[in-house]
Amino acid sequence: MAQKVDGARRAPLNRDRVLRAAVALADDAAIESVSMRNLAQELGVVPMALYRHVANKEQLLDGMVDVIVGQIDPPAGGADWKAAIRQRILSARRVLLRHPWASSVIESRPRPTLVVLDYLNSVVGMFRAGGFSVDLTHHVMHALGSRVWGFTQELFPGSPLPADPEQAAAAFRELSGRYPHIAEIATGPAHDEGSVVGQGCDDQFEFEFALDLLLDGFERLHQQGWRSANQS
Amino acid sequence: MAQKVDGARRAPLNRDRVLRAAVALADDAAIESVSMRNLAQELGVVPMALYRHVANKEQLLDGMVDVIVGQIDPPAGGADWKAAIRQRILSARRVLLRHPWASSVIESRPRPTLVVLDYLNSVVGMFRAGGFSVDLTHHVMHALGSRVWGFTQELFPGSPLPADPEQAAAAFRELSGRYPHIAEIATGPAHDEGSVVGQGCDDQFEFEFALDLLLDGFERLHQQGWRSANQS
DNA sequence: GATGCAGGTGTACGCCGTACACCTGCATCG
DNA sequence: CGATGCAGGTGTACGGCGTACACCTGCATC
Repeated sequence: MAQKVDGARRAPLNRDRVLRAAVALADDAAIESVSMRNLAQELGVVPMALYRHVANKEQLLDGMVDVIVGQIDPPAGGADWKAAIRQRILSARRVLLRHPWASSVIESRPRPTLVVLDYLNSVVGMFRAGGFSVDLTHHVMHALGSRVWGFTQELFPGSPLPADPEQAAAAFRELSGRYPHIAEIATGPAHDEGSVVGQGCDDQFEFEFALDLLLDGFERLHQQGWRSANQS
Repeated sequence: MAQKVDGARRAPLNRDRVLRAAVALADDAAIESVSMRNLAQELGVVPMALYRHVANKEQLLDGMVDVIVGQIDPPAGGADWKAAIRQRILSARRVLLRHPWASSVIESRPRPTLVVLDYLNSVVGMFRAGGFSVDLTHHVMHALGSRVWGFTQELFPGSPLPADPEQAAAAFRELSGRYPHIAEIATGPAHDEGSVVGQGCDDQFEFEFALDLLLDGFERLHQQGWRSANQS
C-alpha cells in the first residue's frame, strides 16, 4: 500500500468528527443506515477504525443524542416559569423536527448521558425557580414525560393507509365501515380536506394543545398549594 | 432421517401457536431473544418453517401486539365517560405490566393492526359517547398519546447509577454536586428512603397522577364547550 | 396409483457488531 | 543517530441476524 494515495491525506478522525458524521448520515439517509460499516465508509475509513473513538455502537448513539441535545436553547431568564418552560420545550421540539430520527434514538437509550442530565437538571431547576415544591416538581416531570424533549409519543408514526392514493381511498372506505369513530376523527375539521389520506394533523397544534393542557394543570396544582395527600 | 423420532410427533404449527410462543419467549427471556431462530428452536422446528405462518418478522411483532392488546378489558358500560376511560386505560396498563417488553414493541410498529385499530376506535367512541365533539376528541386522543396504552414515555427506563450499590453511592454523591435539582427530586418525599439508589418512584402513582391531570383537563375543556378558536 | 399441495427442511447470502492480531508513521529520548 | 513506544488505522474472522430459494415429504383427492 506504500504511500496511501488519498490525494490529500484525510484529516485524522476524532470523536467529534465521528459523531457529527453519524448525525449527518442519519439526517441525509435514515437512522437505519447508521451502521458502523456505513459510517466508516462515509468517513473514508475501515469500520474498526471507529472503535478508536467510540467504545461501541451504544456509545455512538449516546454521542449522537448529545450532539442533538446540545442544540437546545439555554433557559430563558426573566419570564415566568410557565412561559420559560414552554419556550424551552418548544426549542427542543424545533431541534427534534430538524432531526426526525432523534426522538426514537433518545427513547432507546437505557441510561442518560451527562449532557442529557444537564438538560433535565435545568428543566427541573426552572420548576423549582417557579416556586414548585420538590415533590410536585417530581410528579410534574413524570407527567411531562417525553414531552420535555418536544415530541409526543405518537400512537403511530404512519397512517394505516397504503401510500398509493387509489388504494388508500378504497382502504379508507373499508376502514370507515369498520372503525367509524376513527374515520370521523380522521376527517374532522382539524384535518385539511385534501389530506384525509395521509396523516393530516397539524402536529404542532396537537403538541402545543397537550403541552398547554399540562402546563395549565401544573399551574392550577401549584396555585392551590398541592400536597401529596390531596389528589388534584 | 427416516421416521422423524420426535417421540410423539409435534402438533402442527399455526399462526396462533407461533404468536403465543413468541409472547411466552418474550415474557420468559426478553424481547431481544425473540429471533426467528430462537423462536423456531423453542417450537422444535427449523427457522424457515415459521415463514409458513407469518410473512416476516415485522408481522410476527404485529401479531404479538395483537395478542397483548386482545387482553385489555372491553369498555365498561354505565359509568360516566371519565370513570369508564380511566378504568379501561388502567386495564391496559395492567396488561402491559405483565408484559414489560410490549410497550416498546407497540411503539416500534410503523402501522396499526386491525386489533389495534379496534381498541383505539373504541376509546374514541367512549369520548364521543361522553358528549365530546369530534374535534375535541381528536385533540384529546393526541394528548393522551401512549398513555392510552397504559404506559408513560419514561425519560429513562434505567437510573443513571451503576448497579453495584457501593459504586452507586459514590456516583450519586458526584451526581448531587453536578445536578443538584435532579438529586433533590431523586431523594424527595416521593421516594422511599432506602431506594434512593435505583429508581424509587411509585410508577403507578406517577401514571395515575398524570392521567388524572389530563382527564381533569379534558373535562374542564368539555364543560366549557371547547371550540377550535379558543385555546384553553 | 397419480397428482397436487400444505408444511417442514437445508443451504446460502448479505447484513450486522466487534474481538484480535497486525502494521505504520510519528514523537520521544539516550 | 538508532531504538522505543504508542496512537491510530487495517485485515481477517466469528457468531448472530432476517430471509430467498430449491427441495423433500406425507397426506387428501380423484
